[in-house]
Amino acid sequence: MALIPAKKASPSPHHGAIVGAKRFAMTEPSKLSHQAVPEHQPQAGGIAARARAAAGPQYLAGLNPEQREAVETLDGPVLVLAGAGTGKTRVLTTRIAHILSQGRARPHEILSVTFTNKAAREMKLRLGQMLGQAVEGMPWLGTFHSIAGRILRIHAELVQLKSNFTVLDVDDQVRLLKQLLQAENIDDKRWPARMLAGLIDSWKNRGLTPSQVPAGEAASFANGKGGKLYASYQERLKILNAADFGDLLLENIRLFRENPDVLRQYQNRFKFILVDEYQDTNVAQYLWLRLLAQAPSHTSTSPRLRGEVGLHSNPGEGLSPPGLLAEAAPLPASGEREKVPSKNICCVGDDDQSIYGWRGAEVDNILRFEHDFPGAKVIRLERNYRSTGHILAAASHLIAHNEDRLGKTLRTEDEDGEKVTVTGSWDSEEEARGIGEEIEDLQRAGENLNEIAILVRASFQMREFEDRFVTLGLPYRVIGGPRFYERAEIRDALAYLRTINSPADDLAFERIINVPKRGLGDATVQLLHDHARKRRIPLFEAARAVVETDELKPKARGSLRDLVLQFDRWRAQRDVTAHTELAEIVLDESGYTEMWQKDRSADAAGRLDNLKELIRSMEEFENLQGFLEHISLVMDRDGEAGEEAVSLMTLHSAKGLEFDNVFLPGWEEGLFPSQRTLDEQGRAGLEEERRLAHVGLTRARRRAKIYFATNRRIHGTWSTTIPSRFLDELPAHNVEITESKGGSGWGGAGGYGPSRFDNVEAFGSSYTTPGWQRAQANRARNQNRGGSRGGFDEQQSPFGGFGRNKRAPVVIEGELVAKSTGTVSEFSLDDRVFHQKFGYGHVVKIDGNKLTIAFEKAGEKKVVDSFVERV
DNA sequence: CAAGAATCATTTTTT
DNA sequence: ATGATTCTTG
Repeated sequence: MALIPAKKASPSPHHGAIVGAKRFAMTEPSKLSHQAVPEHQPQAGGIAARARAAAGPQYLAGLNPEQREAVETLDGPVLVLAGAGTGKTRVLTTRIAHILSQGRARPHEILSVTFTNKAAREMKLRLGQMLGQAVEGMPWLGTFHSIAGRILRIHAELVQLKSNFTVLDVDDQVRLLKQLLQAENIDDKRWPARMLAGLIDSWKNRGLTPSQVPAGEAASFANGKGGKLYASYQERLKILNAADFGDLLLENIRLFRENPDVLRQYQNRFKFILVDEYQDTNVAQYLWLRLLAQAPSHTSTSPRLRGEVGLHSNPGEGLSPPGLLAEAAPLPASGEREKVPSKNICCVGDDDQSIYGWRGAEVDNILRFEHDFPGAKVIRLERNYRSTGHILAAASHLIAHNEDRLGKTLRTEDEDGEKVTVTGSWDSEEEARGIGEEIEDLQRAGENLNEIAILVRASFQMREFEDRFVTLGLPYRVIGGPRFYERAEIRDALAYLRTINSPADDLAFERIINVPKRGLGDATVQLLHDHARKRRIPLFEAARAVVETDELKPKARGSLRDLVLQFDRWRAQRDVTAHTELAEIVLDESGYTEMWQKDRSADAAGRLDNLKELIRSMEEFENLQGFLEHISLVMDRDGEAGEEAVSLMTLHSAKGLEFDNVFLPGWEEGLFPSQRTLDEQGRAGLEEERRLAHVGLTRARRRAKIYFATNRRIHGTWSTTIPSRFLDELPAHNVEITESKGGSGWGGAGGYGPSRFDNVEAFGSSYTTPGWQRAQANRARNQNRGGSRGGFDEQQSPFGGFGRNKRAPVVIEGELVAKSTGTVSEFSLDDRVFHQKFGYGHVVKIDGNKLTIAFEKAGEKKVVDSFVERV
């Protein structure tokens, strides 16, 4: 795997000569000049622009020279390598503003793609602030999937869909595949549908249609049936008039390839393309971008173009990874794949923040940008405006251990600030306790809880913190986790609406046929399936037909008939009732709301709230159809902002966020770097983990605190762990070793017996514990084995000269964080209470505002009274 | 059809 | 160990 040297793109002499599209000759002269002369003159609308040129327009003020270059280099391909905290979003939005104000394109001629809705929303917001109102005129700013989906809806017939096709989520996908597996008589124990879904997804991520999947891979599932299953899955999707997430891009690519005139239409439309987080693009996204970024060509006839992209002529090869595409010369395809002149595409990303390799992102896309887009200009943003010196130095030094990177060195003009701390604790419980206390200290010192985050590698680590915070009465919020639209009640409600909207949506109908319970079980559904298949009609129509026969027991028959009639009625109401009202009627009349109202479980109330929220969110759409089209793509939970709280999330979901204080627990071998990633991905995996560490550190503005525990429970059993190798890769100068607060500092004041911490003193005073020694031994062994690359910085290790231990004085005075209300608790013994997390219970002990509650499900817990309510 | 028993896996997550 | 999911039994 060759590294792309970190050098500026060399000017390509023939570059300006390729003028495929006469129509676009207008923009060509600047293409010639943009490399030599950074401050090229604007062309269209140039007078006004030139008047401003001396000082530069207002919006350029305050940009540093690199940022300014990234904004002003409008022509030709540009790669902006934007390190963490270097003003990436600002560059993107300012660039759009610049394009518009220079008159180079109108809003609808700019394609601007992001990965997440959140990022898209933020860009819209910032653009709005910059430009005033006119954001509405940016119809092509959105996520890859929403934009690809939009294009696909316009041309749906060309890919055998109807324009109101449904977008299936993972759950639907799995259920559909399960049916296919059953039809093929494949044991879905041995070959789980989820696994196949993952496989198909990865093929789609790589841009592979069923016929293009390498034979070996296709055969790897279910004794060679994998490929066939993929093909029949695709067929089934067409019948259901549905597409999964992967299809939005893949079918879009197929659309473009099979219909050059359609492609050309979009190539002409998009004068400028901007891509955010380019390091996260997968092959399909890359191919899609690449098609759009090609200068529209009149000379290329349809067959030629088709050959070029190789859908029919050379399957497999046509969709090779970008790396292969880039090395045009060695390709056997007889020069067909010459580098194509590309338009004004600007990709912004950071190879050091590529952390989604495991779901198909190709770091190679960004590493090979200069190959893929010849004549590309690479601009590095290295000035960091976020973190203090020590934090930045630690992060930079750590990431410098990676080999596969384009190379950037972040620098800051900020002060050094506090050193990054590394704290060892005996076990994960002590770790949680220690962090809890430090957070309380910070809070006492006046820090805003919103500026504190705990970033973990894996979500199971969160529970311990949650437990701890609940006992402390420390408000926290978990970011990530199940998405709003993935919740059962939301999906059920959507299934009702989908069934109303498109009677052919078998998956939706099947989901709610017996929710709430109607006595229509598996047997009934099976019968309907048989009917539907025999007559080739949708499930719902089969239900209508079966009701007329006496194949069902009277009871089932009756309730199925009622259901069919209900749907008929709702459909009739659709045109005369507002869609929000219709939704309420449906949820009401179907008994769905009632089902949850009757439910006495802990989260029933929350579910009803979610349903209300769903209906509220429908108001933003014109009608039911519009709502359903977007809902599967756009429905993310808006952070229930509001009260001040500590954020708890995985490192992955922390990308793009920043906090004053960042806690990074669990830096242990096996957990972080994750053993599994190491096993599966080898060195590349290690590098991705290291990037994750880098992302974690660079989230911090002022304080970054790392932790590792010597003992951790993994899969239920306690095991001794060794500190992460990443700790050794931190520069000693910027790191301070501290002692865990949750452990020995107390001298037995806490409620935990001293016996467990007998060896804490030894542990605290030097790293001579068996675990540490074993760690060193293991490390030496690993290095000698030579398997993984060496290169631990023994000299640099902060632990190298570590001997004495600075015992930080721990002041435990002052108020408890969860302030007592001062009044006597409003609870009394034996009160029946409800707690969001633990459910129902009764009070067994009262201690100021701290209650001991015997929960029915969760057992006895200590809880602060503000977290429970009397029922 | 529903409740208890057995089984199972268990990183990361967007769309 | 745990919690979720699927299977079996009443």
